[in-house]
Amino acid sequence: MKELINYLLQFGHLNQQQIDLVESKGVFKEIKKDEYFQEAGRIPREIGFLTEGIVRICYYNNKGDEITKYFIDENNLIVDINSYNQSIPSSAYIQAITDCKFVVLSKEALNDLSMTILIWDDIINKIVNKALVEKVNKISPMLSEDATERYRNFFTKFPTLANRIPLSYLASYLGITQSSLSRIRKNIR
Amino acid sequence: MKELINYLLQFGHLNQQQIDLVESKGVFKEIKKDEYFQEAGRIPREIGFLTEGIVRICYYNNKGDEITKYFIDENNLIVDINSYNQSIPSSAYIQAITDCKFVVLSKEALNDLSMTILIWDDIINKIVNKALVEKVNKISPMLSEDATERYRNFFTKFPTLANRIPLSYLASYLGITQSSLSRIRKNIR
DNA sequence: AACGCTTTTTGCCAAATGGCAAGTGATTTC
DNA sequence: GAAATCACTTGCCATTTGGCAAAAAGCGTT
Repeated sequence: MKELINYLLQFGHLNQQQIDLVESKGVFKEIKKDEYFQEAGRIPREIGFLTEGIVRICYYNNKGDEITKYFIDENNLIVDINSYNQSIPSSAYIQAITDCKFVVLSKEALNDLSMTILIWDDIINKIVNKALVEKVNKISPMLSEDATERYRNFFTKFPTLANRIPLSYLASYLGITQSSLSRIRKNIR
Repeated sequence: MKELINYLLQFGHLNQQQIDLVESKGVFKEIKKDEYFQEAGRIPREIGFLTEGIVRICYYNNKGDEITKYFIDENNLIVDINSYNQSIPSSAYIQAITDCKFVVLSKEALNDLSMTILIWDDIINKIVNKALVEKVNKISPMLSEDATERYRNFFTKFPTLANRIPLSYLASYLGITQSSLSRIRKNIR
């Protein structure tokens, strides 16, 4: 729970009373490897703060291939923000890559916080904004890189992540086949 | 100027007095094809609302290749939001692909508006958020598509854009060489 | 119409990646 | 500890894309 509070405090000030309120709303949740924090087709009704583990966001394209869009690790908020805001079914799965622990805030809890804490919306906005900017900055350069560069850069920027992720997921994140990734890894050594 | 106001009103309500204030701050600006609205290395000091024309965001990667990151057309806000917020030099150029007309709001003007209009920051936040989400949704699927699909989808989704953009820019946006794009176009016909 | 300039297409070949199936190695399960 | 399962690698060949240079097409100017 402390992790969540520290995380929030990076984006705006909260007094002790407000912190207590947030903590009173947070609920612990655990899921096992391969289980889903959220499934495609469902309307997201909660936001999760990941305290332990790694998840991936994935979906199936029109050819039926499973595509890993993104990885998220410890101390980050997890939600399909599009679907959450608009209360529409999510188009993606959020799946645990390792056993995971969360602090969960329900939509009702978040509404309460939004009503009670003046700068709550502002904090959430800043968090979402920052996450989106990071996402763009990660993905955008990849388009102009070849597969070897993409793998190299991923490995350089997220060395700890790279070793905790099955290569099949990493391959689809990098936009290549698993065999290509395997060959690339061989050539780099 | 009306276009800007209509655009803003999509994201929150403004009364007539507030609208007048915004209009009083807006300055018209024109640049010719190939000129820059903003150059890499400079700290952005204004936000532009594009009323006529198309611009591209581009930069040079470490190999010296010119990369087109993004296209923006009429009725959209234009700014390197990272650099603007943090007042750090921008890493990208914003270049006119056609002759362009803008309404420009300076940083000072924006600060005034932020102080005077209570929901101004909220409106800007929503705009930035929406733009970022759109950007992610455009770019992210491209990673798992081959070049032909990327071109086809771009053409389907932005048919008017596609015909106003030099193919060399489009190629680097799609992450392929111009000759590849040319061959793809031939095969599609 | 002719010229110079820019943009786009082609041709040629090399390199990168995909598709499929089989092989290897590790891990789980009973 | 043998069998089954899963994760990763490899081999083979087809397809896609890149790199480079030349050719063709488009465009504005005179």
